[in-house]
Amino acid sequence: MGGRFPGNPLPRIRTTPAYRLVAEAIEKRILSGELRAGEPLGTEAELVKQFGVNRSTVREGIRLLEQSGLVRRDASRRLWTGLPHYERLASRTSRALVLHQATFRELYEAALPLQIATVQAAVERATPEIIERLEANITRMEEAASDPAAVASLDREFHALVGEAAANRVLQLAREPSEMLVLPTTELISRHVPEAPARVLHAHRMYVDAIKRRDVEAGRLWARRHIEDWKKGFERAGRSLDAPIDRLYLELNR
Amino acid sequence: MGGRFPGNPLPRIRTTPAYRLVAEAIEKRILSGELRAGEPLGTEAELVKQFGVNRSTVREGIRLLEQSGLVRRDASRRLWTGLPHYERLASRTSRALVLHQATFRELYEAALPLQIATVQAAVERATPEIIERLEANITRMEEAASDPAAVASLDREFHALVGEAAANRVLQLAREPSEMLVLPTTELISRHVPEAPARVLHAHRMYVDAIKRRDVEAGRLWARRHIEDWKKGFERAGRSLDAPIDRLYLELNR
DNA sequence: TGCGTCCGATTGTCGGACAATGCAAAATGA
DNA sequence: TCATTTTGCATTGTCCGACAATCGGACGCA
Repeated sequence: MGGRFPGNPLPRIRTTPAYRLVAEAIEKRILSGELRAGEPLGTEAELVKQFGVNRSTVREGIRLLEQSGLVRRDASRRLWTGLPHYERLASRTSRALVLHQATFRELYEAALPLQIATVQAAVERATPEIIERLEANITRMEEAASDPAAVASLDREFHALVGEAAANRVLQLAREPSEMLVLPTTELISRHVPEAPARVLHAHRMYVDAIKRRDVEAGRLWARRHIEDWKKGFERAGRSLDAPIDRLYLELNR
Repeated sequence: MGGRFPGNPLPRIRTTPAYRLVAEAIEKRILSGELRAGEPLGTEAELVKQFGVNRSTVREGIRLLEQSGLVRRDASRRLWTGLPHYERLASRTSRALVLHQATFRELYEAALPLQIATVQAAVERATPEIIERLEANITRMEEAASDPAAVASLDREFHALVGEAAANRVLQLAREPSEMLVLPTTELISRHVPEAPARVLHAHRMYVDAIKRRDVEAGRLWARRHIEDWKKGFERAGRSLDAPIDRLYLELNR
C-alpha cells in the first residue's frame, strides 16, 4: 500500500461508536439545561426513535452516563436525569489517587491547607445545631477513648461534621478525597502511639471551642496542629510519608 | 397487607441487575490488584464465559467502567485495564459543582488556600526546565497583554505549569476543579478592568521570582494577592460572588 | 373511599446475526 | 533470506427479535 495518499499523512479517521454519540447527546441536553435534574429522560423506546439506533445501542449509551449520576434509575427502573453525586465523586477521586500511587506526603501537603480552610469556614458559619452535634461526638469519644477502632470512627464522624459546618461545597469536594485517605490511619496510629487518642480529643475540643467563640485564628491554629499531629503520629507509628498510599484504604471507602 | 413481617422492617429485596454485577466484579479485580493497569482485560467472549451472561450484558457492564477510565479501548478496540484519568476527574468535579449551583464565593474560599499551597510546593520543587517554561509564558503574555482572550488563555497555561511544578497529585486534583472555574473569568475581568492584565502579569512575575529564589513566604504572599486580585476584579466587573457559577463555564472545560 | 385485581408498558436479559476492521499468519516477490 | 502483500480469522459495533419480571395505572368491587 505504500504511499496511500502522497502528501496526506493518513487522516486517521476515528469513527466514534454510536453508543458514545448517544451518551454525548444526552449529556449535552442535560448540561445545556434543556433537561433539568429530576425530569424524566423518557423510555428506551423513545430514545431509540429519537436517535435512530437500536435499543442495545441506546442502553450502552445510558450506561456510560449512569455511573456518573447524570442519569439514574429509580425504584421503578425508569430513567431520570439527575445531579452528579458528590460523595461518589470524592471516593472516586481518592481511588484514583491510590491507583496512581500518590504518597502520604502529597496527602499531608494537601490536607493541611484544606483542613485549615475548612475549620476557618466552620468557625465563621457553624450553626448551633451542628455545634451541638460536635459536642455530642466529643462526649462519645471521651467514653470510648480506649478503643482505637471507635476513636477512628468517631474521628471520621467529627471531621465530616466540621466539613458540613463549613458549608462550602467546593471546599468539601476538594477536602474529602484526602480526608478519606488520612482518616483510616487514625486507628493504626492509636494502636502505636498511646497518647494519640487524648491528643485527638483535645484538638477536637479546641476546634469546638474556637467555633463557639468564633475565633478564626484559634481555629486555624488547631487545625494546623491537628494535621501536624497526625503526621507525627504517622511517622511514630513507623510509617514512611513517602510510601504510596496503601491499596488497603480503598476498601475502607466504599 | 399491613404488618407483613412483624418486627422485620421489610427486607426490601433489591435485585442488582446483572450488568452491574459484572461491572463490580471487574472493578474488584482491578482494585484488588489482581488485574494491574495496562493488562488486557480479555475479549468480550471470554468475559461472557467467565460470568455466564449474555454478551449484551457484558457490554453494558463494561460501559459502566469505561467512562471512569478503569477500562479503556485502545485503537484496536480491544479492552485494557487502565488507571482512572485524572484530568477528566477534575472536569467532572467542576461540572458537578456547577450543576449543584455552587457559588463563586465558595470557589474563592477554596481556591485561596489551594493556590497558596500549590505555589509553596512549586517554590520548593520547581525544576529549571519548568521555570524556563514559566518565563516563556510570561514573555508571551507581555506581547499579548492587550488581547483579553490571549491573556486568559496564557493565564490558564501559566497556572497549569505552576500546578505541574508543585508535583503533588493530591493537591493537583484538589485544586484543578476550582481553577477550571476561576480561570475562565479572567477574560471577562480583563474586558472590564483595564489594569487587570498588567496585574496578572506582575503577579506571575513575582511567582517566578519567588520560585527562582526559593522564597516560600514570597510565593505564599503573591499567591494570596493573586487570588484576592481575582476576587476584586470579579466584583469590579460587576459580578456577584454569591451568584451560582454560570453554566456557561461548563463548555469551556471540555 | 378504600381495596384487590388485571393489563399494558417498560426494563433486564437472552440468543443470534452480520459488516467492518485490526492482527497475524501465509503467500508472494525480490 | 528477507520484505511485502494477501488472506483469513477474531473481535467489536450494531442490529433484530424475543420473553420473563415487574411496575404503574386503570378497572372493578365492596
